[in-house]
Amino acid sequence: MPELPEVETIASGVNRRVQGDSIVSAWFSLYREPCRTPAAEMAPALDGRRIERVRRVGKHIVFDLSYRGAASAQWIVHLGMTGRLLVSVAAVPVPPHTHAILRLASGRELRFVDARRFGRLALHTAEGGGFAGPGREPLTISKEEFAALFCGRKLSVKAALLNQRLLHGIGNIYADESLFRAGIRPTRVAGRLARERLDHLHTEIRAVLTGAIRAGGSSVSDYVDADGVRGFFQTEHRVYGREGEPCAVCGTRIRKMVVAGRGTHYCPRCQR
DNA sequence: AGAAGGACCTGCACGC
DNA sequence: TGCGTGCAGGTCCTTC
Repeated sequence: MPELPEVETIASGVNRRVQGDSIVSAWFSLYREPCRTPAAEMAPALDGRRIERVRRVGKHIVFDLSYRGAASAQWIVHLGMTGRLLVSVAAVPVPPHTHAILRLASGRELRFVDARRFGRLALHTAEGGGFAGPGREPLTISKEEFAALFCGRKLSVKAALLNQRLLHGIGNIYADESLFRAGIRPTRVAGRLARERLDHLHTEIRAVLTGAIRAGGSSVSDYVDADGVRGFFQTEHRVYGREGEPCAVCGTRIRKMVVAGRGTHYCPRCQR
């Protein structure tokens, strides 16, 4: 599942391949189209545009485009659960579940493939500034602003971490891993956590995310290659997906429960 | 308004 | 072997 570290790695991989290239034409599947912006409106806004840069904002991949030297609209890609961006030469067969194809001046194609159809494509126009995402960036937010996000909230801290309008980029895996490292039970009410515990969580979120970006950088780099699809790197999860296994810190069996509608893994001894 | 829960969608791991 | 069932979860929508 692409969360912040995976999206970061994919965005930089795509950027390395298509930066400076130009879009010749765009095609979108009309069958239950994944476009938030109607395809009929999106295609003309992409045609002839130069790709200045591809980068990550939250879990979104942002294509900064220009037209005749001037900045134009941004193309926004959300991978959902199973979305993939492939850069292929046109001769490579188009895989199943391909919902969008951008033909590039270099002769290659940028393909959006998504079996589960949770991914979304959209156009962001320059009005009101560039695309900033729904929430705050976990990697750059200050301790003070982080703590302020949780103030007065009555939902669980796990649900708060998953709420993209507060922090964007954290998903189920890194929420569980961050809470484990911070020693916080996922069911704790967000607004009732002491300031020092929030500071600890702030620190561990950054550590987990930056560590995953470092670990994933090399092995995910082939992800966008037409024939090199490997999936995401295997993160060294301490709790996620380890139900029943002994905690690496205290040996207690890792438990799993449902919090905020999601499978939630935790150590009943380390996390209070 | 904030919080909670279901719907969406498909592939895959199971169990019989 | 083959088929049915349940589970996975990011986000959107509805309900409370």
